[in-house]
Amino acid sequence: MQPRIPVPTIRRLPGYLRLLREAAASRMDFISGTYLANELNLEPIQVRKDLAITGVAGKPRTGFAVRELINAIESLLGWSNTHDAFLAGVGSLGIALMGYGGFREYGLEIVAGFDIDKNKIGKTFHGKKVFAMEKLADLVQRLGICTCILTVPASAAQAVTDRLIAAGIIGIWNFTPAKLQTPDNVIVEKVDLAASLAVLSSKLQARQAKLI
Amino acid sequence: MQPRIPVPTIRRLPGYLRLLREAAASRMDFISGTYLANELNLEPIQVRKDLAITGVAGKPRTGFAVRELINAIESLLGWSNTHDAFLAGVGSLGIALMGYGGFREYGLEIVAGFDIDKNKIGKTFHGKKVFAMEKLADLVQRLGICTCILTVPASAAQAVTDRLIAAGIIGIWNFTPAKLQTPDNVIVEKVDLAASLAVLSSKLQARQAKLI
DNA sequence: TAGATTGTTAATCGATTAACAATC
DNA sequence: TAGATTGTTAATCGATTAACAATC
Repeated sequence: MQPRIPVPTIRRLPGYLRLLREAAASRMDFISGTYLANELNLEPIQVRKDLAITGVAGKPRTGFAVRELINAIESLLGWSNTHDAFLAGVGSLGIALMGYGGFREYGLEIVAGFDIDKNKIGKTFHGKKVFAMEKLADLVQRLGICTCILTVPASAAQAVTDRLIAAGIIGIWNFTPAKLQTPDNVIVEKVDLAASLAVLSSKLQARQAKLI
Repeated sequence: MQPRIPVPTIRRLPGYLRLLREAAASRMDFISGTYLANELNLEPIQVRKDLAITGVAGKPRTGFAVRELINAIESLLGWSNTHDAFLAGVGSLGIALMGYGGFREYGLEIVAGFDIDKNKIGKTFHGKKVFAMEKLADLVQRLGICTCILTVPASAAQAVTDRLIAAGIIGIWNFTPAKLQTPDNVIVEKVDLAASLAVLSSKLQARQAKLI
């Protein structure tokens, strides 16, 4: 069992991974923590601490083996091979996410959408088909899916979540403003746009106040 | 000058605000920190500490005056009246955000989009017109806009950011994976989807590993 | 009055940062 | 060898949590 990894460290790993992949693409074999820190505006010591949790040992004066570090981070995050995911709620945000190919770099591939709207069911967006919510449990089973992106209206979020869990989904990426009630064995990660906007606007607000 | 507010506190304020607005809508005059804590799965002491920074005093046994607390949080966040914002990069995510009316509750209203694609310029999405990037500086001036949502491809993010800043934008809500280089007086808040997905997938990964 | 809730002060916890030895 | 970089141990910092008095 690994010593548990701090969430702030987990959140910085994709940044390192992006630079490491760029380095690999330009055939660099080694990369230093100092370089990573510069690129990401972090302290070198923080980068070293973060990388230490991967278990990869660096070479003094040389840095870290790029390929080895990529593998270690990918396996830590579970990004070594792509995982298929469903998406519930094919509204404008849902369609946008279905069209965003970039998640593949993060080990995620949206394979189908689900909705209750008869006008959407059967249609295809960005090459991905939309099914009725009733089909969910069966398809989760058949395709062995365990992750679902939630982009339904806030008012429907809890009800749909209950259905996802009943169907066997254990990982939910929640794009709604709703605080979901779920059992302990289900993992929910919320993309909290309101929180993010609050940070931006409060800083702008503080700045304006200072100028007056 | 206020004692500076911890970012984690700022991030929780919108959650309180949502519940307070619901309470106001159902004509409740007072609300207790205990209730807020229950609804949001937080510790009561944390809610009290957070609310303390608003400067609003609660009444023992009664709680906090709903209307007073709403006003205090809104003014802290700069959400008292809606601020107009531009959006740069009218791709699928950009269009989705232009169609999302929910930002109005967070004091943000997208008033126009900008793009370099001739096929998009002049068009209207969700009632919002798309302009050529060349028009940006002039419109920022004329409409007194200071915030821009950034939804361009990662490869264009830095170049577009430079243009935004040159045009007078001082607040950037960055939806791209790029780490932006900006002067100190510009405020950037990043919606880091990769970081969020890393947290979800690493937890799922750890869970699978434990089961084996 | 009794008791729920607020608010303050102190303790704890965890992440970041500093200092410095080890290494190639 | 000299010096850049890693890695470990300790110090600092800031947020969360605990304890408890104050209040209505």
